[in-house]
Amino acid sequence: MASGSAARKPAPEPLVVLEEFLPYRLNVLAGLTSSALAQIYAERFGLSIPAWRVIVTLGQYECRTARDMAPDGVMHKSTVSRAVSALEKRGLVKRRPNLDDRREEWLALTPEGRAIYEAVAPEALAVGERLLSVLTAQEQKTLSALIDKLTRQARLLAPVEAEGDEA
Amino acid sequence: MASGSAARKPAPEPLVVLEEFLPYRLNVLAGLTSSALAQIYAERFGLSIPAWRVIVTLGQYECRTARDMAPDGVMHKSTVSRAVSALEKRGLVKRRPNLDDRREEWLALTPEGRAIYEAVAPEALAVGERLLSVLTAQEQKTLSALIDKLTRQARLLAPVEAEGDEA
DNA sequence: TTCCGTTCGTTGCTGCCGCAACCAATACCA
DNA sequence: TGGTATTGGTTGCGGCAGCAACGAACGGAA
Repeated sequence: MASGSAARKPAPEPLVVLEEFLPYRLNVLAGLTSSALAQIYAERFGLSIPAWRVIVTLGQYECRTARDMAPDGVMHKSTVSRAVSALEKRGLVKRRPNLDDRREEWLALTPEGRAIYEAVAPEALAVGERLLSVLTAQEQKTLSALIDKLTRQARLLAPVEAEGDEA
Repeated sequence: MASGSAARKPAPEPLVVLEEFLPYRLNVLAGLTSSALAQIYAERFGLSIPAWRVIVTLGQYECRTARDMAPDGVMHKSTVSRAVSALEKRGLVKRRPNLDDRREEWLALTPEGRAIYEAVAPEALAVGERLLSVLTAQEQKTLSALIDKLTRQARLLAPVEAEGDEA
């Protein structure tokens, strides 16, 4: 790699060094892990990331759609809607009207859906484990706490669509 | 928020709890910070994230395009290419042929480009600071080290386009 | 020199996401 | 009761990213 050492003039005054900028680094890391996982979801099971999230959520609970799929506003309504209808079309998810509130519908995994869930989940977990394997148990705890703190803070900084304000 | 407590049946056996799954949490965090930043880039300066990255990189150095913009394979070639031509069209970046290797071109910020750089950079940094403000100095160091470890590991797990293999 | 393999960069195509507008059903309030 | 605001969910539209195929230029070997 003895190439192009002349490429980088230090430049007047680097205000921002991208490689040290936290949001950038978070994006890079998240992107790498996402694509590692997406490869499994997509190539082997034909699932998009939103679809994967829907399946996992329905694997934990048997809740209803949208709001429940994206409790905090991650994933847009439309994203969830499309993921669900794709899954329904493939017969992995079944809709059932909620008679108490006919605006919403109950969603559940079909047997086929659950089969896929049980096939994908361990692999996804394995990737997560392999990722975390470079950290000690203590470091993992620390990381978890730091992520939580940052996420809380980020949620304050991001507008999150400003739901339900009037002023 | 006393709504829908009946929504969540515990379900047979939750193999994966999404809210505890590291890749998911990283994605959420990265997404939140990205959109906080993107708002600044986009609304106030009409920059996409790739465009911002190009500008920042050219603000540090005065290097050439593609490979230099995405040293590690973050950002696809095509993404960089389009970002650059958009910036050129707006007169924020100038191309200059490299006579030593006419496949590539030297890129540099125009005065207008640098002006935008100097306007955006502090705001972006401020967002980064506000994010990190919930962490102590020690925690910031720890976080940085953890991110590095994980990123290294993630790069091993991700295919990264498998450049230059033959078998 | 000529030929082949490789690298830098661009562009057409496709799919996905977010926005916003919209429909349907419910909640709130006089 | 009726009217308005709110919420759950769908869909059309525009933009952007990734893939892959291509063109242009370089490097090495005969």
